[in-house]
Amino acid sequence: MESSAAIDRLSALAQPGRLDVFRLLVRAGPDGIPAGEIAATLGLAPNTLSSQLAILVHAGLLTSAREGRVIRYAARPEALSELIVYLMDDCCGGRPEICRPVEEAARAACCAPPKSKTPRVRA
Amino acid sequence: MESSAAIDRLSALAQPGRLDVFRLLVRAGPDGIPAGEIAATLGLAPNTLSSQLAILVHAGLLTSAREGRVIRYAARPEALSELIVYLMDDCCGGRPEICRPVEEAARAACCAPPKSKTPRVRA
DNA sequence: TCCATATTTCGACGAATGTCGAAATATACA
DNA sequence: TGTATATTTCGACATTCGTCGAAATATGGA
Repeated sequence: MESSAAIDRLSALAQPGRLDVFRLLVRAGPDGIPAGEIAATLGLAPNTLSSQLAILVHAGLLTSAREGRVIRYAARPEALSELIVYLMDDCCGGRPEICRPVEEAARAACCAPPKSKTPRVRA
Repeated sequence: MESSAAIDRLSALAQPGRLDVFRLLVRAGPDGIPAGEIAATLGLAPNTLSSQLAILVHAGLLTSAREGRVIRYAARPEALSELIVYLMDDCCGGRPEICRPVEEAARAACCAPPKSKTPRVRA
């Protein structure tokens, strides 16, 4: 991954609205959510959300797919993998104990049972 | 981890100079590097670097320790762990195969042998 | 074709951000 | 105490960023 791509990804996430959108879509899974529903859920104006979605897509964090009148957006988990690899590049040089916590965190977060109160969206 | 803390961390990293600083310190390991040496290595003005370092420390990404006239900065790996957990919160809800790649990436990056040409800094 | 719905694009405005020169602070040492 | 080195703080400047209203585009259906 290139430096400028990493910057694009980080700054895309470094904004409250976009971070909320991304996390919502991470929880929603591969099916994603239509733009309008995202806007309603997060209380964002449709045009504002549209710019934010464009930024997230351009950064490679989301995918979009048209379904009739609706456009569904979904998170792209590999975008996070790539970012982590970039940030931890050459991190421990023979001293794995230094960055082991990061690996542990990824494993723990990945397979933790859902904490949300509402049941998962049906496919 | 709180939303505002995540934003602070992401926007701290979402700037070329600061991202370079953080990655340099990740590679340097727990001993860290003095501010002046960071500035020289990355070709940044001392006062500019100083503001950037302050932002990274305030975001919890770096620690600083004075040693005589010098101040050594070091990366804080747990900052990344916490960020990953926050981003992947409730990510796979029963479908671990979805975010497994992220876990794999963390493991691969963590214990990969150093790729840099120059040998690791001696302790 | 005409209309309603979903989403995006455009243009402008205020707020936040990064960089720089100059000055201030902190430490070491003679 | 005085001086040199390391780092930070201050103030100003141009640039970038997020949001909003209004208008445009795309799709589906009558």
